[in-house]
Amino acid sequence: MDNAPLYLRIAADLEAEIASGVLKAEEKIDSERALSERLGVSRMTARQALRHLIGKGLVETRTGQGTFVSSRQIEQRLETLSGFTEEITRQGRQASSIIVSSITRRADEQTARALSLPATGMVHCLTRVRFVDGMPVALETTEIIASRAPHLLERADFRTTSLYATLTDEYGIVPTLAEQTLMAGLADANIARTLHTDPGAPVLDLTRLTRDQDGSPFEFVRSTYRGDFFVMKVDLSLGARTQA
Amino acid sequence: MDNAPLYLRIAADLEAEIASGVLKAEEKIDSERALSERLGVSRMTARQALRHLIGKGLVETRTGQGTFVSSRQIEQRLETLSGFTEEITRQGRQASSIIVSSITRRADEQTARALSLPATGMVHCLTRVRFVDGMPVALETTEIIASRAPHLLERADFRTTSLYATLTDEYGIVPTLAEQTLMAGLADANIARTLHTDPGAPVLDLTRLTRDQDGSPFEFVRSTYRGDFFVMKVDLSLGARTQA
DNA sequence: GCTCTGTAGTGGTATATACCACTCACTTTG
DNA sequence: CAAAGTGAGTGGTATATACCACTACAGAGC
Repeated sequence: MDNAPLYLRIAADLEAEIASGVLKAEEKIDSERALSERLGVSRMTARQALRHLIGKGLVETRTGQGTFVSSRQIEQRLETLSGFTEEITRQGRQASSIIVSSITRRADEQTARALSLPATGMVHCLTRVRFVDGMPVALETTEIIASRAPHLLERADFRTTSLYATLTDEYGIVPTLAEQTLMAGLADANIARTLHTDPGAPVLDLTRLTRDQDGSPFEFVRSTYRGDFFVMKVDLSLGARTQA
Repeated sequence: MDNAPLYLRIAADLEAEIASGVLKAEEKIDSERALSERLGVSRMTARQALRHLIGKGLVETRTGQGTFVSSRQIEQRLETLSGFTEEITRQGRQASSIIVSSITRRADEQTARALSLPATGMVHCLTRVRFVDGMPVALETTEIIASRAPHLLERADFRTTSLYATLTDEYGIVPTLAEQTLMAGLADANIARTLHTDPGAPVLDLTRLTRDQDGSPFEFVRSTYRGDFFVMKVDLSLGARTQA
């Protein structure tokens, strides 16, 4: 966070004040002009920090009045971010995996874009087949920004060791937020062979971008799950608006 | 739109070009500098128009390369209980639907079990084909406990009227919580014909059990989405339960 | 008391300018 | 021929300035 853009550092400071309770819900924040003067930055920079917090749903603006801490942070209920192993064992099943490949290499285009890496960026690339009760159910490729976790792949045996636990303990990277997308797909020959199913069988293609405690993305995951085995469950809450 | 802010008018023009197909998916848009010069506005104004389109998910930027039209996949956010129409229009697309059938009948076994109904329980059954930009993308069957909303189906034209709005206004039923499951599947002959795709094409099968403000389930929805158009997005955080 | 009306302060919009890191195609160099 | 370097173009950030519409509030006028 030291060399992050100025507006993000300002936003982070304000976010910390909100989280710590210094700034309370519905309370008025310094105006854009007051902020810029107090911090010695231009008004546009202060404004950009506030826009960032609006995007996070932490504050809201009222023209002619000011900027206020948003009141309904509690309504931002998100789904859990837990690892494959934790989720499976919680259901009383046996989780295991085998490592298909484990290398450090240049990020491909999709990965670099997702992780906001330059085209020359290096990633640790870990491809595993996931098993539940001895049955192969998913092929998963995890890519982690190499510079964030030097020599990660030599640190532990990730057939048995939790990737997230290692990241947290050894590198201080705490998985905090993630954006996950799911789409329907069909098994190709490679997937069919790996997951012991037939080409053309339904699969769930899943991608996940994981962020650390500072909001910086560090991991990009692509998984393919057997469609006849996995069901994704989500709890929804009413977001104040509706239509059907 | 005549006296709207300049950047919104520019954004609307670009949006129209994307919608009409003049600008195609993955195609490169004028750079910020080129846009500003062509339109005779400052670069920051052109940039603000583009940021607005990014917010709608219509374009994406790649530093050092340019700004590109997003692939035309439709993103449905999974974790907010917002309606199909709202989610689509938020992305600057045209949502519509046609009614396949609209009857009140005995609940089938799966529905009765989901809604905790006796075997003789009656449900209002509304089957619709959902369209986005004139293209069929989903087949959806909504079943609502008949005794909770007498004569619901005669109350309004649900091609144009929001189902949830009617439930709230006329019957005091407020959709509050829902449990949603998602699985990969294949289009059968009927689905393929309805959604203008091929049998065996990937689809997303979705079911939802919706509860009112008292926690009582009142609605059971079964939907099938075209897998090549729809992507489901979920935001995850550390600290709850759920999934897989 | 009441309404009206400035006026100061707020966020919203718009311009102009500048520098940075990055990408990519091209040229130079060995 | 391959590797290294150059430069134009791109989005990202930051500053400074200006005017607008809107809100709240104090004070004038009735």
